[in-house]
Parts: sequence; structure tokens; C-alpha cells
Amino acid sequence: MKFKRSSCPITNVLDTLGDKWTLLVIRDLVLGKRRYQEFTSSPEKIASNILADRLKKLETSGLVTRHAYQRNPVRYEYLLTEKGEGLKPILEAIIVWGKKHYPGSKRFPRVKQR
Amino acid sequence: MKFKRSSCPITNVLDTLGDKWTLLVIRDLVLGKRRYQEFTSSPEKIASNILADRLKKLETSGLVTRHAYQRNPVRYEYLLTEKGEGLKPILEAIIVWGKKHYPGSKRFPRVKQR
DNA sequence: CTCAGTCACTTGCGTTTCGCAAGTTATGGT
DNA sequence: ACCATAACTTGCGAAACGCAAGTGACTGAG
Repeated sequence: MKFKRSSCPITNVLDTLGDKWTLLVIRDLVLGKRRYQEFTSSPEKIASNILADRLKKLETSGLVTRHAYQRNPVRYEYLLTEKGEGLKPILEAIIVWGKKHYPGSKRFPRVKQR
Repeated sequence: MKFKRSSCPITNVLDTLGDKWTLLVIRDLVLGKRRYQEFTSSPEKIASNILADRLKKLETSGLVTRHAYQRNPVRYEYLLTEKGEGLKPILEAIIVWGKKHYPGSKRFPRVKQR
């Protein structure tokens, strides 16, 4: 196995998740969001090109799968893989620390499914 | 409390820790590193200006304190505050996921103290 | 006493990434 | 025919990154 920067597991995780948006897309997926404008309508207002880029990268790193939910025209929705679901403990740890140190912050509720 | 992007705790954590270097500096501090060239000698080879920037930001967000360990000239070393120590569970969760999905990656050992 | 060496930064500057806004393509509804 | 919607894509100015070199205040060797 060849590493980008070092053999440190933290470093390698940061090389795929270390920016201001990727983990928020993961959060939305965990909350049950699946489609493009569900992501763009989150309060952080991710730009559509950034979203497209992150979804593509998440797919190539095997955290997310894309599948068509209709044809003519083809429309895709995104789902977490098992590998992606495995990130939940990290998100939980972040929420615990975040709620403690950013008073007033509050975990977002799951979205109701179609 | 006014938030930068939203009231989501994850979002707020990412606004301070969401990049490729900040959490690595925290990792080094947890491992016992304290001085400038201890950080710059880590295998990821952080650039000195990036390090200076991150240490400054970590200090303003209260995760790190700086204190002079000598005069003439003044030299500083950096230590985690209690708030910063509180990030350990997040690092642990990242290490668990990272070791599982980046085979061959391995947690770094604590540095021996002077 | 001079000079190379160390430490903790700082500065310059070219490259990369970000992110706002607008455009594109295909289709359904009225 | 016309408007709206969904999922992207493109343009481009601004901000962030990161390599390399420089700076100031000493310390220790010769």
C-alpha cells in the first residue's frame, strides 16, 4: 500500500475527508438525504459545482453509490455504502464535542423519506 | 450565539478543524510534540508558514496555549488546553476507521519527552 | 572575536482550489 | 407553446496553499 503523505491513519482519512464540505455531505446522507437539491437546500448552502465534485470523489473512494431512480431523463440518487456508514462513530464523536463547545448548536433531525 | 454557516455542531467543528493540516497538528500535540521543528519534522512535512498559521488559529480558538520556555531570544512551546484534549475521542474514532480502510496504516507512537 | 549553526518564525510568489452566478439538457405539466 | 424542475456544467475572480528563501536573536566552536 502506497500512501499519499504518510502511513498515519489520521493523515489518510484527512486526505479524503479533510475539507469543509465532504463530511457535511456525509452528514446529509446519514440524515436520509439522497438527491441533488436535497443537498443544495441544506442550510450551509453548498455550491452545486462543489457538491458535484464531492459526490464524484466520494463515489471513487467507495463511500457512496449512485443509482438511477428514473429514465428519460436519467436521474440519480446517492446512498452511503457500508464503508460510508462506518463513518457514523466519527460523526458522533464530532457532535459530542461540537455540542459542548458551540453552545446553541443542535444535531439536525433525520429527513422524512418519500 | 451566532454561527458562521449553520447551527449544526458538525459544521461548526469543520469551520475550525476542517482542512488537511489542523488535525495533524493536534495529533502531534497529543503525541507529545511541543516545539516548532518537532512539528515540521513529522513525515507529512508541513510547510512552516502553514504551521505558523494553524498554531495561531488554534490559539485563538482556545485549543492550544503558547508559553515561553526561554528568554533571549524568546522561544515558545505549544500545549493542548483541556478543550483541545477533548478532541481525543474524535481522533480515536478516525484512527479506528482509518486503520480498517487504509491497510498498512499504523498509529504513530508517543514521542519521548525531553 | 568572528563565524557557522540553530530556532522560530515571516515573506514572496506562482499554483491550485473555492465558490458565486449563470448556463445547459432533458422532460413534465398546463 | 411556455414555464418549471432536476441534475449538473462552465466561467472566472478571490482566497488558500505550499515551496523556497529570508530574518533576528542568540549559542557554541575555533
